[in-house]
Amino acid sequence: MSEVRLRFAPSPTGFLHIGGARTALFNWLLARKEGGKFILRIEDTDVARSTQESVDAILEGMTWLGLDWDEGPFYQSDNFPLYREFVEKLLASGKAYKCYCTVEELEKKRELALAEGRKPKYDGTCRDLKEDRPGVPYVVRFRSPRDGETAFDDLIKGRISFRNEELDDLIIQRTDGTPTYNFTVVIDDATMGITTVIRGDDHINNTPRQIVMYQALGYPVPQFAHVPMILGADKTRLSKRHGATSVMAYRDMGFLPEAVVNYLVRLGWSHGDEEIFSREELIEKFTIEAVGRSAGVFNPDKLLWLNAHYIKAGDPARLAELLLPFLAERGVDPASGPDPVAVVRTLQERSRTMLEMADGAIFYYRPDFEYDGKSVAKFFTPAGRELLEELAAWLGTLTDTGHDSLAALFDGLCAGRGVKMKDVAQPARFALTGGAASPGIYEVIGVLGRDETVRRIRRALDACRS
RNA sequence: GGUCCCAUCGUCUAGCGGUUAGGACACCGGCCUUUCACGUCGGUAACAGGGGUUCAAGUCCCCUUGGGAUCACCA
Repeated sequence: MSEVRLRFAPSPTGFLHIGGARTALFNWLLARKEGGKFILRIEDTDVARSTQESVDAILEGMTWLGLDWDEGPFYQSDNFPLYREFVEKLLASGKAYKCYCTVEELEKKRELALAEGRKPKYDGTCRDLKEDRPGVPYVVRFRSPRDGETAFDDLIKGRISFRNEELDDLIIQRTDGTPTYNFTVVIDDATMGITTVIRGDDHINNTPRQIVMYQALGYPVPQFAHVPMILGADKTRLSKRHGATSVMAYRDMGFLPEAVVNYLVRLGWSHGDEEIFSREELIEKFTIEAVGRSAGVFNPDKLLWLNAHYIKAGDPARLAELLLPFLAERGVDPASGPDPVAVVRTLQERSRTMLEMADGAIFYYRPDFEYDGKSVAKFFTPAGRELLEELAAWLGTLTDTGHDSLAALFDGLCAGRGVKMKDVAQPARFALTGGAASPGIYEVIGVLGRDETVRRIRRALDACRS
C-alpha cells in the first residue's frame, strides 16, 4: 500500500495542449520511475463545456506521446452520486452549509468590495443560518476555518502557507445540484488514493482550500508538486498567438513524439549538462525535485533541433512509414518511384521535420518537374551540356551504382575533361532533381537507379535547349 | 487592490558559500565539401537593483523593482 499513485486530470474542453502534455508527462514519469500507478481522470463536471471530441483528442495526444495510463479514464460525470453523498455527509456534520444568496446578490457584493478595494470574498451571510428554508434554491458551501493557517511543502516550490482568513467558504454544490471543481478533485484524489498531485502552478491558490477539505473529510493530504507554466516568446502565457499549442499539431508539422517528449521534459527540468534523453533514461533520471521553480519560454528552435536529432538517429523504415502521409498530402504516390526507405536514408541528415523531408523527397517521385529559367542559363551552358552528354553516356554502361563506382566514374570524367567535380555535379544535380540543393549526387543516382538517371539527364537536355 | 509564486547569457539551464560562472538552442566566424545540410573547431553573450550575514555570496536573509498566477454557482 505504499505505492505512489499519480494522475492526470484534464477537463475535456479542447485538445491536449503543450502545457497539459508536460504536466501529464511529469506525472507519468514519476509513476514509471517509482513503479507506481498513473491514472487518467476526465474532469467533465462542467457538462456544458465538455465534449466527447475533446476526450478523444486528449486520449489521442497522450497515446501519440506514449503516455500510457494504468487506470481509467475515469469520468467525473459518472461520480455525481458519490459527490452527493459527501456533500450530505458534510452538511450533516455541519462542515458545510446551505447558502441562499442569489447570484445577483453575490455579484453586487463582489462589485462593491472591489470598488472599495477589499478582497471580493464571500461575506458569510448564510454561514450561521439557524434553519433551512424549504423550497428556496440554495448552493452548498464548505465551512472553511477562519483562524490559523494552512501550509504545505510543495515538492517543487518548497513550503507555502496561507492564513486561513484568506480562504472563503467556497461553493461545493451548485443550485442545480452539481458539484464544483475544488470539491470533486478532493473527493476523487482522496477516494482514488492519489499520493502525489502534480499540476500547473495556477492551482497553488486552490491548494489550501483543498487541504482543509481533506482534513474535514478525514483523508490524508497528498503531496503537491506545482509545475511552472509555459510561456510564449513574449513571456505571456503560451497561446495560439505563439503558434501551435496542440500536441497533435506538432505531429502534423512533422515532429516525432520522442522529440516533443524530450523537449517538454527539458523545459523546466534538467540533469546536469545532458540534453538528449531516451524514454528509458528519463524514467531512470527524472526527479520531481529537479524541476525548476520558474516559468519557461517555449522555444520552437530547440524543439526543431531535437527533432532533427531524432530524425538523424531514427530507424529509416519507421521514418519511411511516418513519411507516407506527408507524401500523400503532396499528391505523391510512393509506388511510382524508389523505395521510401532508401529515400529516407538520403534525407535524414538534412531534414528537421518529416514535413521538410517530404518536400525534399518529392523530386524522386516527380519525373516530370519543370526547370526554372535562371538555373537553366547557369548550368546548361554549352560546356555543361557537353559534360552531361558524356555523363549520360558513361552512366549508360554502368552496372553498379554504388558510391565507390560512381565516385570512380565522376573522377574519371573530371580528369578526362580537366574540370572540377562541381562543374559536372551541379548540372547533373539540376538535371536530376530540378534544384540546386539535394542529397549527395551519388546518393541521388543510387536511389534513382541507372536507367532513370540517364532518362532524366536526356530529358533535361531535350527540355533545356537554349 | 488582497493573497500567493517567480528572478543566472536572447532562450532552456548547471551552480546547492571559495568556479577564468559551465553546457545546450539561436547567432557570428574557421574547417570539411559536388549543392544544401550534417559534422567539427572557435567566438559574442548572464548572476535585476540595494542592503545585510560571513574571512568569503550567483549561492543564505531582508527590502525594492520587475514578471506571473489567482481571487466564479469554469476547471
